[in-house]
Amino acid sequence: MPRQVDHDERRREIAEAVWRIAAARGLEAVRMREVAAEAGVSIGRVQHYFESKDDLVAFAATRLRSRIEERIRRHAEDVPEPRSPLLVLRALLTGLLPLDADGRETALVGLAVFHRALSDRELAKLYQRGRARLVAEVMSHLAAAAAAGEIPERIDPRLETYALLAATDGIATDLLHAHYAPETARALLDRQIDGLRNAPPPVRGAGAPAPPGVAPMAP
Amino acid sequence: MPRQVDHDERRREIAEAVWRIAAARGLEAVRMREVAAEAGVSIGRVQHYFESKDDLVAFAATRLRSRIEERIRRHAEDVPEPRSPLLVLRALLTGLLPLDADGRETALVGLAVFHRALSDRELAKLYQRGRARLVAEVMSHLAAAAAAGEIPERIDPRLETYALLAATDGIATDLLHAHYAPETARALLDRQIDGLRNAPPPVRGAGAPAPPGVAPMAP
DNA sequence: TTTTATACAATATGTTTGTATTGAATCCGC
DNA sequence: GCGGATTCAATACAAACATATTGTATAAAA
Repeated sequence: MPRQVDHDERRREIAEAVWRIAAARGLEAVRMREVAAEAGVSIGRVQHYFESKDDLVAFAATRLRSRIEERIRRHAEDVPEPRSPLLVLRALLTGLLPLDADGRETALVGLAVFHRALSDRELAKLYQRGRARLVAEVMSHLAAAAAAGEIPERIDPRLETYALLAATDGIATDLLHAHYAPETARALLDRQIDGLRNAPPPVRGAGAPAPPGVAPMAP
Repeated sequence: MPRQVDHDERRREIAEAVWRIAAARGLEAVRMREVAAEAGVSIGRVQHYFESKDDLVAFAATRLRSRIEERIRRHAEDVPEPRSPLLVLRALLTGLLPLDADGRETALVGLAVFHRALSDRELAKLYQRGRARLVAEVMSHLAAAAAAGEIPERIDPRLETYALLAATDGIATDLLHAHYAPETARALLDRQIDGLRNAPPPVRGAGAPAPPGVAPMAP
């Protein structure tokens, strides 16, 4: 057997460098040379652990979901007792906002991946899957909140989930550009969640499932 | 005098090609050669009308604002009488959504420009200016709606503006990825606007002006 | 000890890129 | 019809890039 090296660990180290570059200057700025330099290794090493640049970027992108879900979990756990479904939901959504350095990096890489997914079918599939899980989780919290009487029972869970996620996404976007302060972001999120108490009943046809996909960018 | 050629018109033609490529495959896919091919002209011509690629991309990006504002104007004019401030506001926000081919192209280029602005100071300034105008316009409609009694008078106009724009942005983003149907998007927007009727009073400190910019990506 | 697969580093290769250069065609005032 | 500026096509070129190739060190296995 060869020299004892933790293969996965090495790959993760290099992927970290990709993250740092992607967060700082976008996925397009990811160069093999720079990744090597950022990771403090030779370009030969990077090549050894990744067949191609695409392979490297794909691996780094794959880690996005686990990173996001870890952030969500961490935030949810920090909710003090008694934990109402709505409070947990708020923590979850807050976890998606770039309010700290790690969150900012995650959001920046997320944006880059999202953007690239518009013209990369493989990445798009990955992205859709992550999004579906997020939608499902938010919806379940919403249902729990409705059951607990925190919000009206006769809401449209899917529509409200979309509304919450859209708002969170928009706020995150604004934070990346520093359009306003973190406190404003929190206030906006609270305002949105508060709006659930006056949520209207389901609208026929509005909460319909995803349509037969409009082709995003050209292939 | 030289050959009679409408200089600006030529530049605009070439910029159109940039738009088409950027919408289809992102700003990063914009190559001098491809722009020339897409516009059906020689590389030499592209070079003649634009000093550099940066110059070309910057010019194309500059047209974003006018294009967005034109869309907004068009949508606002289509509102049937009697035009209440809230109806006009809804039309304005709807105009920002990628609900038709032109809107989709605008949104895609907008996203590309926005993304690049995160690491391009010049572009960032341009983007900020456009955003400021948008915020001002939405806020004025909100004030008008409050004055007309369509929504509570004691709302926080700036915060509500941010909420509306964030929601619109998030919905637009979801539409680009075809996460749901256009009707759902409209329902979401209506839901958001409806929420204004139950808007809370201003929160101390929340609607504060933009902070001393957190540095976006590294320079 | 010899073998063999791994783990790299160093360098070569060929493509893609923006841009510089060169020169020809066009049109206007004269 | 001549001169000179404008327009723009063709091509050349250097830099940047991903990747292929080659060589060497290491350490477990035989």
